Amino acid sequence: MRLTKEQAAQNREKIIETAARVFRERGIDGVSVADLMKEAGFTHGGFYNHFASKQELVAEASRAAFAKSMGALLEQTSADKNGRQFAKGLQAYLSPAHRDDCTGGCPAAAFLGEVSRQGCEMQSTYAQGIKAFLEVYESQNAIKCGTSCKATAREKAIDVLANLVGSLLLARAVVKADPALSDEILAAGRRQLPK
Amino acid sequence: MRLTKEQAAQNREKIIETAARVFRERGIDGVSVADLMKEAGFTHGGFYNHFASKQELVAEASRAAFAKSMGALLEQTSADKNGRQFAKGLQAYLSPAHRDDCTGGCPAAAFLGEVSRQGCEMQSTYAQGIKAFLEVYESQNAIKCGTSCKATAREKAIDVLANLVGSLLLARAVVKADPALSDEILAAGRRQLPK
DNA sequence: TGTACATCAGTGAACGCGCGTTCACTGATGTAC
DNA sequence: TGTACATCAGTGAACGCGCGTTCACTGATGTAC
Repeated sequence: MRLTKEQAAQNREKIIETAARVFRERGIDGVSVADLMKEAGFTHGGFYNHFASKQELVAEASRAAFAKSMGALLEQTSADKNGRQFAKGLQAYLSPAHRDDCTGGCPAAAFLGEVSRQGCEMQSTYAQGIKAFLEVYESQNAIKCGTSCKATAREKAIDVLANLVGSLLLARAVVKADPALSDEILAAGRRQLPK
Repeated sequence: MRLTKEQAAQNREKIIETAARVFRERGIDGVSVADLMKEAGFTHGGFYNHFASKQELVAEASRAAFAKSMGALLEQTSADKNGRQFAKGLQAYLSPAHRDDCTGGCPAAAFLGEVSRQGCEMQSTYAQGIKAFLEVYESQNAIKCGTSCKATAREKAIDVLANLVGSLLLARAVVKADPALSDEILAAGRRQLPK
């Protein structure tokens, strides 16, 4: 049953992509290696041909999730002269749709509660993901502010990030017990976003 | 070995208090029933004399954690005519000390990542805890704003809460991989708080 | 008040289960000659 | 180019372990008479 090198590499990517999706959806501890491999279309035994441990996959999967999100963000901002598209993206972040769909959602939000109990490789991936977002946001904001207010642009970026993940996770946390409160939290967060 | 009713009730409280502490510190899934009972000074077998399941204890423990936090908050605000003490409390929330000590820390922050995967009883305890905080904050803010701006006082309360939990959790998430970034996040969050 | 019995909190061994991980095996691919 | 053998991705049974939970047992407490 030996496969082409190419095929094997493709299968590895398939596992990582599946993990990036289901880890966000059901949590890292909420998905077993066997579950994951089944969802990717394999039996569980082959897992260790690709990864030394579950922890190694966690690191790869979070890297992939951040890379994909960052790619989408950069694509959006590059074709965006006046920051209009970027502002729309921020509004969409705090939409009921993003709240209800964790699968393809923001990895910074999805992993926020678990990251401190994961390995240090994933922790550093997470920190780098946060940093990358802040830098994109700063450069985007510089269009409006000019170069003079670099310190405050940075601070503004952090404020927006905290508002985004805080509002989204609070909204997700209470949505089953109190949907009205959940919507209210999202609306309040949206109104606080830069126009 | 049968104990006094009183003693048995005390032991039950001991288990709940211990759970409220260690669940916040190491996460709900990170603490087994055996670990917990040992930490409370018992053997694990007796657990089911007090609770029908771990999930039932989770509900009790989160209730206790929220009640204690709310009690401390109310005590602080009742003896606080000009809101000075309350503002100081907010600053302390985003201090490195609170970041580094999850044990007695804010339950809304500690359980934020896990609540959506817990039972519905705990989810409703969580939502009620959030609501209670918002109401205290609103009434506290009314001192400054007057009664005319009720809608905006509510919105302001939500904004502050999202900023608090968002900044605290982001700071906790990156503190091992990038302590400087962690401090920066806390400082930015603090500067955004009402004076 | 004293006696006899039921109750029940705590103990620690044991249960079934699912987890991460390992293993012997298969058979097509890659490689050396 | 053709042949012989080593490699290795995938399979599915199995391992050891820790989990939540159950159980028989103990013995002091609570209760009925």
